[in-house]
Amino acid sequence: MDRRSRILEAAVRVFAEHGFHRARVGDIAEDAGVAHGLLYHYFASKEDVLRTIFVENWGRFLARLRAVEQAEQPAPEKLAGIAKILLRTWRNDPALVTVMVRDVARSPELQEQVAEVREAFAIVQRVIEQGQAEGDFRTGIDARLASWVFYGGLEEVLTGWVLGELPDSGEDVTRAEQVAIEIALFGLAAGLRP
Amino acid sequence: MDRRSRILEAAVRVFAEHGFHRARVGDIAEDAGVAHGLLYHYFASKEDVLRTIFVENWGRFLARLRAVEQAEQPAPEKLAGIAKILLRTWRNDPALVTVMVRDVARSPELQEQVAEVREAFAIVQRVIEQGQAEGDFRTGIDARLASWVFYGGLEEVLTGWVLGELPDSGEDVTRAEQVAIEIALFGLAAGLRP
DNA sequence: CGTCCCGTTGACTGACCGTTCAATCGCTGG
DNA sequence: CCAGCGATTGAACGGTCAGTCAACGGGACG
Repeated sequence: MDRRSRILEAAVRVFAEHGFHRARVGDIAEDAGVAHGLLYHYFASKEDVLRTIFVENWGRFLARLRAVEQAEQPAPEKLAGIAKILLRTWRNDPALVTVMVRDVARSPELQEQVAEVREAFAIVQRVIEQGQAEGDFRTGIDARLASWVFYGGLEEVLTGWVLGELPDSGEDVTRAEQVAIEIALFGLAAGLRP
Repeated sequence: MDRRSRILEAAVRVFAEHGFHRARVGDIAEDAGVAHGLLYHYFASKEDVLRTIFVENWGRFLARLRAVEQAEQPAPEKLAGIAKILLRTWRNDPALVTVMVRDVARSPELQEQVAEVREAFAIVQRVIEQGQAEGDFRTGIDARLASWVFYGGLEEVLTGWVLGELPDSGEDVTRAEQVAIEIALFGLAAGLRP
């Protein structure tokens, strides 16, 4: 494991614990076991470290979303797949999710990266449009808005876990997947009658 | 209009423009047209200003939610009412919403205030439980989780407006209300059949 | 063995900005 | 007109850290 990666991983831990603004460059270096000057050999600034964390991980996330989008399956399954990818990230890497949700998602300093976030919404939107075209979802619902509502529901559950406000055992995660998926699929479904 | 309120309003504008961390106390004072020392006559610190903005406005918001909860109407209407309260805030006071969504919602510094946020979720949860008890919503969906998903969907739409990523004319707001409400109500509704 | 050179170190600096406080202002009530 | 007092001012302070840089280490290569 090279130093650069070690610094990034340390930064995720430190940002998760203190938040980006409270975190000191020295803390990151200490956690990584290097002198803090070295950080500036690999990154332009503290903010650049945060940006890198975002870009590299969001890239991986996008790749997984694209894979789901391109699979040959009906839209409802795709949406369920997306929900699972998002929510299961919590168990895999809580610190990373904490940083993404708390420090990246809405930080004014990273608004240049909006384009990359937009791509995720675009994928969800296309999946919803596919569902509408194939008759699984009812038309007349603005797919763009729906994609935001869908994503927001998932992100808020992640936030609940980050803040320690929602239980997050393995079963809890499964239940959360079910609830989010069920609301979204019933919420969008075509051909429902009372 | 007294100085204290003027300072608070200025703070909302300045925080909305730069974000809490980038905003300087001097900027707030200048915007309010007072010396920056005066801020410390009314508030203990810059952070205390943010906390005050949150507490006073969230209190008003909670009062409106409680009013909806206590009205005598079926749960679906109540949920729709809550969605409208939240989303219409954007047109009323975009700067305030910006601060709430961007700087307050997930800031590590305001986590003492979690209790007040929790109350809002509790209200939504009780409304959903009421709907389940009265047969409007299907049982078997965890009402607590559902309240987070519901709230998250709405907050994300607000975020879209804050970031300038979603159109926000009057019609757009109305459409957003419809989409969010429709997804939630179909998503939770009882007695649906394909 | 010498000499590059990349990676690494950590003492140091310098600016920023939240906060303090002594001085002044101006209203109010006697 | 004066005394008292809360409101207001803004110059000065000081603590904190992000970022710099001169020096060092050791591997690679001739």
